[in-house]
Amino acid sequence: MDYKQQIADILSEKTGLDRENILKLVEIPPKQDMGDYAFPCFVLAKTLHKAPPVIASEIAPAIDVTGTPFKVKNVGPYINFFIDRSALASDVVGRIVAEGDDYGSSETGAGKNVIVEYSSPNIAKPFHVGHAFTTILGNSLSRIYRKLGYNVIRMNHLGDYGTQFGKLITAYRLWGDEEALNKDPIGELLRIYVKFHQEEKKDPSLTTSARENFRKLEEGCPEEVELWQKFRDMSLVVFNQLYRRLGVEFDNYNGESFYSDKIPEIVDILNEKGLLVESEGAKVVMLDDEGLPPCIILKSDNTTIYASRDLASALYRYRTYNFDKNIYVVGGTQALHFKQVFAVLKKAGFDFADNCEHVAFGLVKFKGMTFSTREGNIVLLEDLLDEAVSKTREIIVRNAEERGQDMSEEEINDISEKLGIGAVIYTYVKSGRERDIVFTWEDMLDFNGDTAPYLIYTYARTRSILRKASDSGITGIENADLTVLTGDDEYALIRALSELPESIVKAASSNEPFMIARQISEIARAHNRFYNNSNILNCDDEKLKTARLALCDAVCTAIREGLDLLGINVVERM
RNA sequence: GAUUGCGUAGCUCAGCAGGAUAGAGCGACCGCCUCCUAAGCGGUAGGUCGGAGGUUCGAAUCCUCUCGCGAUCGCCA
Repeated sequence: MDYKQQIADILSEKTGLDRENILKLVEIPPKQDMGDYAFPCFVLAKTLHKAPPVIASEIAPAIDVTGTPFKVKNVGPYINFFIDRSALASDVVGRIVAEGDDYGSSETGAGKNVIVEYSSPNIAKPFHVGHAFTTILGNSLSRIYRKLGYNVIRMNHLGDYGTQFGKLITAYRLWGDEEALNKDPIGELLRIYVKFHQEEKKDPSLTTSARENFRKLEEGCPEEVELWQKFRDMSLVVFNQLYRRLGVEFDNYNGESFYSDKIPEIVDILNEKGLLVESEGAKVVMLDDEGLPPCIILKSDNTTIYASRDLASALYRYRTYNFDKNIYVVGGTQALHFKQVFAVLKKAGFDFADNCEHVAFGLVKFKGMTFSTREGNIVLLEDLLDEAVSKTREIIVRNAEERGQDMSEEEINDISEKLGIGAVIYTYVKSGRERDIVFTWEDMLDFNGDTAPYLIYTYARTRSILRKASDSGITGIENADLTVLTGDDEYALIRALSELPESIVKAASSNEPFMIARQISEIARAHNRFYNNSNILNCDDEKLKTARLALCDAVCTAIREGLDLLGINVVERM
């Protein structure tokens, strides 16, 4: 049973406050020696007409702790609860060893569908370090929701439509090189796209041509559609290589084009409800009463725009999946757009609008400059991954030499790849998602401190101990007497382990994977302290040794599981 | 200008349905490998939580104002 619940029961009886109220007030003290939970007595001061410290000093000694794992002590205005270390150790470590990778999972989402839209790159454009944010965040969120029992539908809403394709078709006909396209599709498409924007400044007829080509594409003209299909297919091959490398998967690649033929229905619905009005030549839905600017549904040339596509896709998704939650992992620069889309849905009477959520994230900047595809000043994600992997490789080779480890070339490559990519992923999920990431090579390639390599290192080193234990015939770890794990370092570590499930729940409710990152980071730090100050394999006391090995096993499970939720792989040695 | 987000240690960030002496990592300085992987561990230095008011027994956290930075604001996505 939950310790907090027990405390609420006890306090409810003593104070007369209801359990819900108490649960909200009970907090975790700032320091370990202050106990595990604390109840602040300020709220009782008014009703009891006594000073909080007096109240605490009266209630604390009156609490009967027989039959509970607690010790109670009043400190100033607080009633502090100390969980018996032996009980906590058996409970937490025992559970992790028994549950294994299921530790922290739950069934709260059983039978519920959650749609996570993420990555959604634009076809024909390079995948730069900015696109990595949505890809990594969405992947992590998908894993977190799945862990909590939800049925997750991962959607890659490809940017495979829009006037940009008009531009590309125009540009390709003027300057395209088929050979170059086959060799390096994205590179060639980027070249002509950048050229288009340069030339467009001098020659406005290009803009007209591009717009005309997009119109033809939308009307289904064969030549335009064929070119578009070619660009799309070639781009996807390239993207999929990157996804495979990142361990990112999707259930669905329905891009904007997929929803194109579903837009007329949305337009009709809006029309019927009298929401669609003409304004400056375009068809819009006014949102003044929401305090929002008008939402454009059809442009003055009668072509669609992204808002209309997002409306159509939301309706389609609701009909297809009857989602409990529909999450858009899209940059914060589009906050207004999503507010408008959700507001239009609501106005049209679609109550599922309330279950749609824009999960925003910050900008990725480089030396204070924003990346711009048009201007070509970007860092490709692939280049970042390669740099991280090769830097990692150097370190591994050097360490293996120093440690006298015998590693095959394949193993070195495998470890470098996992660590390097893990390091990159971790930098995206270690902070709150709405923070901008200021990109510097120095920071990105620093693998000390709070980084994935640190966490994986902690894991690998601990796995090494468990291997050695197994090799030397030590058994009974799963049945160890865990009550002996009462040292300060052990206790701090166990407490950190105990908080992992709650951090997963919080990560989901706030759509913030960093909460898990922080928790496993704290576990790793606590464990390294323990590792440094205590003997595990060299422990004289056999009983304690077995218990510590069980603790090591629990730590490995927690770190592996936590990293997995972030989309990062561990290695067994490094 | 309007809307919105942000401003916490030299740097990068936690903490913010108010609560105990504001925490990590990096960097700096000083230590720790005859011992389970030193990508590790310990210690020291470093903060008037952008500023000013207010609410409160109590404010980094809530309210108002203000300064600074970013994003967004109808036919790109």
